[in-house]
Amino acid sequence: MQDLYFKHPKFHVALDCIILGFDENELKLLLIKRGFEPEIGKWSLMGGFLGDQESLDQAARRVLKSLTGLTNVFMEQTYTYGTPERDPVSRTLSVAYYALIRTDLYDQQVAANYGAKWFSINDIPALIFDHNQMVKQALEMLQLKSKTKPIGFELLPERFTIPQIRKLYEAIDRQELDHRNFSKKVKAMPWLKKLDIKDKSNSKKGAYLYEFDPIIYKRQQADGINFSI
Amino acid sequence: MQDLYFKHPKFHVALDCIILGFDENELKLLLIKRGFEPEIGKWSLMGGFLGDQESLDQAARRVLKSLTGLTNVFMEQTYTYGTPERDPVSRTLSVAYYALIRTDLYDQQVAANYGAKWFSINDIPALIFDHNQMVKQALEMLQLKSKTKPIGFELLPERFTIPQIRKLYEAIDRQELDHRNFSKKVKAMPWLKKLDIKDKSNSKKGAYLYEFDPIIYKRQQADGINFSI
DNA sequence: GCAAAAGTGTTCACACTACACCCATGC
DNA sequence: GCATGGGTGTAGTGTGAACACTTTTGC
Repeated sequence: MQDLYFKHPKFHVALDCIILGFDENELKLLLIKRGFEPEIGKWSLMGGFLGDQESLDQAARRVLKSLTGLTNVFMEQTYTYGTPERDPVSRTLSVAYYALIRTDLYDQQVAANYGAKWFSINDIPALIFDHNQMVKQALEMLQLKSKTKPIGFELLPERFTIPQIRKLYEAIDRQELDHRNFSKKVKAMPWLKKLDIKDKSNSKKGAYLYEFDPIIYKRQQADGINFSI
Repeated sequence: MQDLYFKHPKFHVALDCIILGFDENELKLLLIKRGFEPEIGKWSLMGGFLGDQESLDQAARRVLKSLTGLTNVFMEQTYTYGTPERDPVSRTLSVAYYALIRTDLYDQQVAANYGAKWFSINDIPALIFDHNQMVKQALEMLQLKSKTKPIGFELLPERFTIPQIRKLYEAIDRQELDHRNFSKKVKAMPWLKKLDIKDKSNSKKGAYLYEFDPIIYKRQQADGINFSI
């Protein structure tokens, strides 16, 4: 009966990571200069091949770690790409994952070795294969998901100000938000803990710092109160 | 440089279809009795292996057609499953797709040959491998997507009544809806064309039949008016 | 004292909710 | 004539949108 399996073709399987960060009030994408043929020298997502003993999630995390040094990062599968002609060398499926990281934490040294560079998502160069489409779909997924889950905070430092959150959501949604209404909405969230410290890096007056409290968030969620922005 | 590819392992790739229909005011799932080892005789999603020259979408449509005879069906990829141990015979990745079909149109003869049977989604048996999880994720995706895109109509016949649409959304969301408020919402949609015919199969008075007009829907969409329910 | 960003308050309109009643028809 | 499902109307309410002013502080 195993014939039923072994008469079927096998395929290479790759993982590609859409690595997103938030800096200078912009969403940024981490790209590398591809180091091997085909398309050597072109910009590309960080990717890697699936190994024999790995799950897809494990492989994606391995790929992310190899470029950024980061573990324990928010990461989610988006979509699997598999048209026969997408990789000209050998037929390869690619499972795309997006990762949300804090730009201040990643390993700049390793990234430099890969020729990695941050690009504003408003200014993404032509990428190899179908990588541009992968980025597009990942950004759409982020837009959707960020409205109902507090994943945006994965892109901010531990402590952040309300204007910072607003700039982040403005970057994700590509639209300006009224700062008074936004502030009201955010302050109504019981899982945001206001600190007594101000951050003066962006203004003379200074803005209060906040922390996301996952404990309270989980408790509220259990009570059926959901995140919504 | 092709070494970089060929030193990496290859994998079997399968497609599994979550085939959903709407009948007797319930969401239904089409399952087959698995005809080969392992787990022969157990209930299973309809699946198949990816062929050498096919895209994932093409393969999924081939699998769907082989069971139901249907083409031109709404179908979307949901998620790719790839833990090493998910298929005990040979490591196999599976790309899941869900399909929304009209239960009156599918080929009952072919389906019968596969030992296929419709199950209420409230009463799904234990399935092989990780198929129960696939169904769960597909239903969550349907719930999300049906709120912002008019994909629900894919499950209804060409002509349908407003009470029918309501029953459908009640089945998708697993909650009752106020029929007066629902009716108002639906009637505000310019892409629903009211016919002068009544359907009396469910009541003595009869309910007016409606049709979904894709032309008007596309035009409205272009104007930035989106589906929302 | 002024520019620049942060913080707070009010009004208004619309959309969603929760309801109750009449209508048509087969039996 | 009555039970059953289909259709419509209305009042209240709460959320989101639009908008203006004061505060703090570095220069």
